[in-house]
Amino acid sequence: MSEQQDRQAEGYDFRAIQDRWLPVWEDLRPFEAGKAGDDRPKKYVLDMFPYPSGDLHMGHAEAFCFGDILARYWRGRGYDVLHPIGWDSFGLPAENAAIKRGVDPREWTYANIEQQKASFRVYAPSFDWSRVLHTSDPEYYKWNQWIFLKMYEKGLAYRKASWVNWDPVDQTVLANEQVLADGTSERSGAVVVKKKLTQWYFRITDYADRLLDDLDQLEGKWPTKVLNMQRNWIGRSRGAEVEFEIEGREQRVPVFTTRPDTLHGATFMVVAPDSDLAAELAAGASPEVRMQFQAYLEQAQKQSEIDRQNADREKTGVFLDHFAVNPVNGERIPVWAADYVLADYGHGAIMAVPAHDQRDLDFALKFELPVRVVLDVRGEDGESLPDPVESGVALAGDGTLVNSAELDGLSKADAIARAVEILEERGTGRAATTYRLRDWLISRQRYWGTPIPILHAEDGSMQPVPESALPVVLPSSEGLDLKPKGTSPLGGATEWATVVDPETGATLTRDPDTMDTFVDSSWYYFRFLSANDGTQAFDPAEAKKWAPVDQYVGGVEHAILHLLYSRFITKVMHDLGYIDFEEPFLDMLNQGMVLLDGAKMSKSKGNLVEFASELRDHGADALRVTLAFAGPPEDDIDWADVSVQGSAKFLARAWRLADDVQGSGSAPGASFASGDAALRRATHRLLADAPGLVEQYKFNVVVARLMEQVNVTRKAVDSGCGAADPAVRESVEAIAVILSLFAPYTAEDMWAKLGHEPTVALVTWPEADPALLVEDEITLVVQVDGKVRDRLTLPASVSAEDAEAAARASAAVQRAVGDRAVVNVVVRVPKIVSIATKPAA
RNA sequence: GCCCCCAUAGCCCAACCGGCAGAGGCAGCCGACUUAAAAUCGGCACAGUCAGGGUUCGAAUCCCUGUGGGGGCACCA
Repeated sequence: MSEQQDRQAEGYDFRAIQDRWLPVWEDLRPFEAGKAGDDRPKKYVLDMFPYPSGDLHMGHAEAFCFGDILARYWRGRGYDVLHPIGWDSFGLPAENAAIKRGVDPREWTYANIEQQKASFRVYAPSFDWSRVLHTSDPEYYKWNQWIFLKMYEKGLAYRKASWVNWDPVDQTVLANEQVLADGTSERSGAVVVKKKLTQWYFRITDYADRLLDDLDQLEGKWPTKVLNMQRNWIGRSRGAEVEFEIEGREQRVPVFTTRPDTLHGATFMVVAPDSDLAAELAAGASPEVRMQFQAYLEQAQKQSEIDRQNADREKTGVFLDHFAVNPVNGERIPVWAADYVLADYGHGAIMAVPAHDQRDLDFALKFELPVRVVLDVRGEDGESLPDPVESGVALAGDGTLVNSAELDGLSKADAIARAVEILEERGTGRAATTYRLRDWLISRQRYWGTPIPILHAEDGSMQPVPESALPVVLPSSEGLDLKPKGTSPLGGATEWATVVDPETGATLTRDPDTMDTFVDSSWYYFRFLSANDGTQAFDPAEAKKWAPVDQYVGGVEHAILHLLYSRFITKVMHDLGYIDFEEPFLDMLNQGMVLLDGAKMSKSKGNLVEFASELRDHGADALRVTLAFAGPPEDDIDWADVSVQGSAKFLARAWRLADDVQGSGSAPGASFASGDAALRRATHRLLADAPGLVEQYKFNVVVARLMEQVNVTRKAVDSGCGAADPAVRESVEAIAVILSLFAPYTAEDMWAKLGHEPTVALVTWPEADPALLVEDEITLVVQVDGKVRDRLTLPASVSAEDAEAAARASAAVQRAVGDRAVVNVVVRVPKIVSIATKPAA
């Protein structure tokens, strides 16, 4: 057998390496956190838990790769790291699969979980498998119900009748957050319609200010994009509430405006057609107006959300035959109903200032209502802008108040402040804030979710299920009609739904709805702390030890939904006294998507890269290195741009170095001090730079640095100091330790070849030696008028004076300066000397 | 309409507080090994940083304007 073949036979074989180490790790269980007596500092690294719809896909591979890099990194830095895994296993896909294929949602769900667990086993993220949870287990959702009861006690869970988003395909209501900007359901893609229903809500709007203001604490720690999205979503808007009298009506009508400065320009009022006020005013109008209003209301409700949101749409409305009185000037203004005013924002009514609001102007021009300019707005040329009636453009800018009595002459900002004062003095208004955010609608008319722990009596009264009776266990799906029909399948489980009150003997009925699955995921990071505790949702002492989550990793698709709900529930837990912090996730990494040929992968488009086949063909390590190396983790990865073969080649190169060291007779534990100085410097630069790079999520750069280190070490082995040199061992050990973040199998095998015991995952990183980071010589660049003219090799300790003298002495520099006069010399040792000149006098 | 992010070799991407545009990879080319190929190894070449203006001794980096791309919010008063 030739040496060549011999080598090949012993070559890098990822399958053999995986098979070698998997059983060893499963035996060692190295990633169980919080063992007794472990007093290392703590880190809680969490990946957003997966939904079990089939096997893992490339998106999972990416997200869990990044989370695992960070978990393994902090272990290497000497931390006790909690890195748990669980499944977000309630939800519609299970139910839809059940309907389509006639299987039990429970069976379908748990079979998928088993498949994902098996894939994770090979992919080998460093999970603590002793804390696994599934939100569809009664042991978990019991605590959803407990949270619901706590919130019910505090008045944070309530029921109301309202116009809700209705998904006609899934036949259930949706939260606002689940309706996309185009008016379709994020789940089914159906066009969402409005329905008036009585539903359960969580009062998240009570927390709007805190949810918004606390985002400031996350600045620089969360992606700006996510902070921005949350701010937009909460949509705080400050202004004033102004009360208008309506002739013939006892109570005054409040409206919200951000522009109380323009009160004198309010020439009509508009109410939302689907508001109670509109119905009341129409009822008191002439039969003719009543009929017009009825027709208008019906037509408005038929509009789809998409049509409604089209801003170019022509304004419509009907006069309600009533007049309001402007509180600042006593003027009578007509009251209209128009669908450009929304019933559920502010008070469902506005004061219309057509001169200074484009929507009001459009309406006024269409229905020939008066327009009064109250703010003199100037253009760039200093001239007053043309009259809105002429131009059709409302004057939205800043200016000086006119036609506004006591406000005349004030600027916009001053007038806003003064107007609020005046309103407050007269008792007809006050400063006010409104939000875009609405309360969180949590009931769903579907089966596969957490039953709402409420009992209904025949007289319509409600009582909570006592805590001692939890969990309210979801009944078997057998015999239930799961098909979407607009009412909850649980209503059909008569035996389950009927309860006899032990005290009164009265017959009670269980609430047939289940909770939005975002309730499940809004607190799961607490449950991991006490996953096996049957007596409480989580142990506050464990929370004190581990929480909040130090590092969260997940997709930006949850930027609003899951993250907002989680922040809300965390604040509620804080207010209930269970925890002493208010933000659940201190740092967050949002990974990009894995694309193929520029498009999102999907089976229907036929551009699918299968996780399972990639894992089989290339192994976990090559896959993980490819994902980490593809670019910044936040960016999308196009699978067409990357090379898994290239990653495998790199891993084989790294592995062969360990093989060479093993073959050289080098033994572990010896001093590195006598090793090759140049290689040692390279190794220590890597050790010095890698932590900062990982902490800045520059995983691609760390992999590049590892490649570089492998390259220089290869050179040292082949044409330098040779494999037996201590510096080579030092370098390869450093490579193995850092590589273990990205390629745990290969690194473990290298570690063993270097003569160490498993596992490299628990090895504390070697410290960089500062003495090896200083160079003796530096290259000083000399610029003349911004152009590089010479490079000088000088001692690293060179003084500014000596550097300048050397620069001036350079022949190349003197040539560049010529007979021009030197006007400025900037010296920045040890980097650069910059000489500025001007023509000789 | 309002707000946010991005733009560097053919491609994916580096470049610290403003200081030599290149770390790494893919693809390409040349060479070694091989009967040959693959694998492996060695080497080479490639842009002046989207455009225009400004600040500065010095700009990929800071500021302004524009173009292109991506994202969030939107008849929200």
